[in-house]
Amino acid sequence: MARETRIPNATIERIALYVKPLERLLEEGTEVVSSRKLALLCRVRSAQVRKDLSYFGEFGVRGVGYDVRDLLREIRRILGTDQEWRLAIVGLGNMGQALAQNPAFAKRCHRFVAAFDSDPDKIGTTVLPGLIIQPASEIVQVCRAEGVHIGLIAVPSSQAQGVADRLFEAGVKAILNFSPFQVRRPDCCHVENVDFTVSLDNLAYFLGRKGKG
Amino acid sequence: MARETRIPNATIERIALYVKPLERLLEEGTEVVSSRKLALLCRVRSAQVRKDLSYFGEFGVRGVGYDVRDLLREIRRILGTDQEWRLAIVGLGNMGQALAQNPAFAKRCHRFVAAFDSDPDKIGTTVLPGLIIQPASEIVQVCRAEGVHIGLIAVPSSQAQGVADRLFEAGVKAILNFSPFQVRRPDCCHVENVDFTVSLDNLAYFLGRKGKG
DNA sequence: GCCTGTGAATCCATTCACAGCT
DNA sequence: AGCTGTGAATGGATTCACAGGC
Repeated sequence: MARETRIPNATIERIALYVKPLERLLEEGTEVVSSRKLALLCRVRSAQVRKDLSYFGEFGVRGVGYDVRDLLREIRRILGTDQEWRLAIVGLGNMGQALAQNPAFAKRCHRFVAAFDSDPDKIGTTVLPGLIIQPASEIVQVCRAEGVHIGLIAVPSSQAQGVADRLFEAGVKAILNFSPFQVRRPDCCHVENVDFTVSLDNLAYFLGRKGKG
Repeated sequence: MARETRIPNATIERIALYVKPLERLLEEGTEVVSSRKLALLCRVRSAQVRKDLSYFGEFGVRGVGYDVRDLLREIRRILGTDQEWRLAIVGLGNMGQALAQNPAFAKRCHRFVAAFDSDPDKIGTTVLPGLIIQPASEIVQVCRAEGVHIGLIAVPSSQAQGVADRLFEAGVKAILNFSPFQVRRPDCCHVENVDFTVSLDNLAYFLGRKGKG
């Protein structure tokens, strides 16, 4: 398929969703899955699954379906979750601590190589085996030295932009921002925001409309 | 403006984003804001801000801009974040505990009226003043009695569908799902998924493409 | 001059529907 | 018969560009 075509953003998001059901199928010993079945598991349409995958190649067999193991491997390769990306986390309050310990990072090949906080009581303490909290003032120096790829921001929104700027300065090109603040970024960098209050507000909106016009 | 027009989903999400910058402006004592300035703060385009707001009415003054206080009130009314919605949370591990204590709910008028877990050690303990953990087996009965509007799911993905089904059975119409599992739902209900690993995978994808074709 | 509100134009994403393979 | 891969059609969302008002 024309590898030149621009790939819809929504396609990448969905492809990331396909992973977990596929892992499940693999565990259950299912070897082949149709777009129809995968779509069912992911709550999307089967044509969507086929179109999404077709952007990256022809992974299926006509008349048969997709090999679960192969498809998983392909998707991981496409997403780049099969290679080691180096992470730094800034802010180790409740949220930051919980994040660092989340198994999602290890399940991919991602690895925390630095942790920062500005609270003197926290500096020097251990978050994970081998991961010691360093002063936020050293973000630029340490991240540059460690070759950090992805920065996680888990600080109050008032500090988010400052932290982001220092990460960019250190050459970090990707940021996962858990603070509810829209950070400015250089064109070459990518920021993903994670803010559950937006979803919450959507629910409230939905409830408010129900039964009305 | 034609209140009949279907409102884009993306518009609701953005309108929820406008709130925080507006609150900030209000605190700073700014009384009027232009679509250009608000767009800048929210990292969107000014035409987008105007179009989004125009779906709900004419809130601005030509040649001047929008009154910050009025606009905030209007947006809160649109989203329904100015009324009390009753919440129940299921699953009080790290994530659930942190969630229940998150100030975002109180800042809106939302109120936790029930909490559930299946761990006997947790049942009977207090999450928030007046909020005591009850056994998960009582979800249907308690949620019905309490008139719960929104259910928060913070259990392992293997239990997510079961919990969701019991919430729906109790008449809960909206679910905020923090487990990485796509739950099935009745047509009349709404589910919002919060899964940061999708954002994380997007970043990995972006990093993998950089510098390539 | 500056700013909103909005139809029209454009851009992007999803879905259809079927040719092609097993 | 069953399923993929995909061009064409449809449906949605964003952006343009300007009329209308301060």
